[in-house]
Amino acid sequence: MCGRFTLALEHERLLLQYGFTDVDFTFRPRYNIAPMQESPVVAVDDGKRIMQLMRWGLVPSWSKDETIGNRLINARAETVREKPSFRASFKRRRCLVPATGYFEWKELPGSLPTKKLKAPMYFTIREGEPFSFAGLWDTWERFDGKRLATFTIITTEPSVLAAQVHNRMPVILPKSEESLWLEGDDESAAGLLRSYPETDLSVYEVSKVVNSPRNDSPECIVRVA
DNA sequence: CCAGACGTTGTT
DNA sequence: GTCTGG
DNA sequence: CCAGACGTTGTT
DNA sequence: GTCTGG
Repeated sequence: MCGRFTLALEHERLLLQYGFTDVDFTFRPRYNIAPMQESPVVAVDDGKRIMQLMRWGLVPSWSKDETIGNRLINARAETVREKPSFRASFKRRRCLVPATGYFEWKELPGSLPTKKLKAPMYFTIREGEPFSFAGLWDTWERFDGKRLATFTIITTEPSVLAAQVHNRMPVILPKSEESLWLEGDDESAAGLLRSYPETDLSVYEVSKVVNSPRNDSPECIVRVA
C-alpha cells in the first residue's frame, strides 16, 4: 500500500512539472506527507486542468461524515471500478498526485508476534525525479456548506523489487500516460493501472524519524542502510 | 418498502 | 484492543 | 502508514 | 448515489 509519501521540490519546480504558471497556494518541499494532510493534486475541472490542495483520504460526496476518509487513503486497482466509494470518482474525477518518493514499512523477520519490528523503506524514481500517482478525488459538503476536496491513491500488485518490501504498491504513471489517465475514456484509463517498470525504481532504508507524522524534514529521506 | 452500508491494510 | 488524528 | 488517545466530574 | 439485507 502507500501510507506516506514525499514531494520534496520547490514551488516553481512543481508548477513547471505540470505546466502551470499560477496556482492559489504556496508550496514548500514536503518530506513526510501523511493521511489527513493536504497535498497538491492535478485534476480536470470544467474541461480545464487545475492544481489545488486536497486532503489525503477520500470522502465520497454521499458520506454522512468525513471520518471515512481515514480509511480510504488507498483504492485497489482490481476493484476500483466497482466499489461504491470509488466508481463515480473513477468515471469523472481521476487525478494525478505529484510526488518525489513514497514510504513502505517492511516487516522484519524474526520479530516476536507481539512486538512487530518494522523498517521504513523509501522508494524513488531515478534519484528523486518528480512523478505522479494515479489518484481519484471527490468533494464533500460540510454542514456549514463548505466543500472539502479529498483524494485517494490507487494501489496494485507490486513489481519484483517492490515485492521485497510489501505486497502492494501505489500505481505510478509514466509522464507519457498522465494525459490518458486524466482525460482518456474509462477503458483506456483502467489499462494504465499496473506496476511501474522495475528499472527506474530504487529503494533504501531510512530512519524511524519518518514514523511520526509530526516530523517533516530532509532527515526523513536520509539513507541508513 | 426502508435501513444501512459503502474501504484498505494487516492480522488472526 | 481499537479508533481517531496527522 | 504510525502515533496517540481511550473518561467523568467538577473546577478554572 | 446505489446496492444489499431485512
